[in-house]
Amino acid sequence: MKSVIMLTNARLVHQPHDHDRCINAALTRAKSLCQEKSVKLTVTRESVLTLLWQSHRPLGAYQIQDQLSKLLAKPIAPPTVYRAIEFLLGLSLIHRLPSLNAYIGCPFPSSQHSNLFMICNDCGSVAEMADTALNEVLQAASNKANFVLQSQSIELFGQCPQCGLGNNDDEESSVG
Amino acid sequence: MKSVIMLTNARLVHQPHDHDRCINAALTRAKSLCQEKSVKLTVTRESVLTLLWQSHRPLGAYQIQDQLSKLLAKPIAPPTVYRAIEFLLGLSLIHRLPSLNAYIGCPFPSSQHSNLFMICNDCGSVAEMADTALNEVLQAASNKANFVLQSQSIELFGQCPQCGLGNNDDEESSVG
DNA sequence: ATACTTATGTTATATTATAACATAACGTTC
DNA sequence: GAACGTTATGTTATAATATAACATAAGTAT
Repeated sequence: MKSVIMLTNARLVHQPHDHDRCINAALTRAKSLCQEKSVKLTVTRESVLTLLWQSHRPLGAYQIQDQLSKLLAKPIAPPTVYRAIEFLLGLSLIHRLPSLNAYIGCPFPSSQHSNLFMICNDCGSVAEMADTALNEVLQAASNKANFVLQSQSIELFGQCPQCGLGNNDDEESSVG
Repeated sequence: MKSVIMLTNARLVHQPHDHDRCINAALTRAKSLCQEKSVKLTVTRESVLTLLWQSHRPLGAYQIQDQLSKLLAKPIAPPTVYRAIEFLLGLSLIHRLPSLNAYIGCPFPSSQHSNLFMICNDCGSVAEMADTALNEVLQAASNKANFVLQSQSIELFGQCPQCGLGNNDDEESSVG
């Protein structure tokens, strides 16, 4: 029996918490990573990262555009947004959720991990989880098919614990 | 130890085979499913399904539009394509690959299964696999997070066996 | 035939993403 | 500190994906 390591922000995402700590921690990580890699976390890039950490819900590129324009108090065009996204994706500071065409801050960018996301169909919150057992199963499946696994996208859809409480019908459960 | 059932078309996809049999089998399944459900597999819908089975590579909506226009010898507008896609998705006769914005025929629509796709970064071929071990791991991960799992999208990217042969650099390996 | 339902045609437009080129900001070298 | 190279951003236009809204046609039942 191999040891199973499961790394997740699920509990944090799915219940009320001091969210400023999430944002600050993310920014601190980003700054040190950029220093380490000798790349620049410019105002634009840092702003986008901050926006993506304002909640545990993903944002689309044009939502980012709106909010960034307000934050920087000047009009921002799509390419600027996509460039910042590209930069942050490259450092694994954020992730893209393909089925939502949306982006979200990554809670543990420094760890090599498979990206499993649990997306709440009710409130839209997204938790991330890294699970060695999952990796092993995916590797085994790939091996069986003689497929050389290089990367992956794993999205789970359902109901988060907060929205499941007492079977309530509240579609607006606030998270993050 | 639970029994592991793995259902896949990986071998078929990744090597030369009599592809007409794939297409015919898919059409036969589709027809009987539609009869069973008392819905109509119209010419448009059947044509889209056939196109999606012409190869084991996914097609985008506008690729379908092009090919459908030629096949039916009349101009086809996007809504027609998307309606057919919606219909076929509803019956699980095809799948959407979110990271590619593309669609592909499903090799085993009658079985309840999780959709794991192995997408070749070199030749673009896509194999599907249903794996009970994977389902169990995903269910366990969801349980741990108190997440009620409802559906999922699992995409693996890498190199298919055909493209891996002898480390060749052939990006155009023909499949299907 | 009539009304009812389902499918498709048609036009317009929303949403997501990128190409191409211009300008600005920054750092290095002489 | 001026000239240069590099990186980041601004700007304009457009590509690619998807849907809304309404009109017409085709099939079905009474």
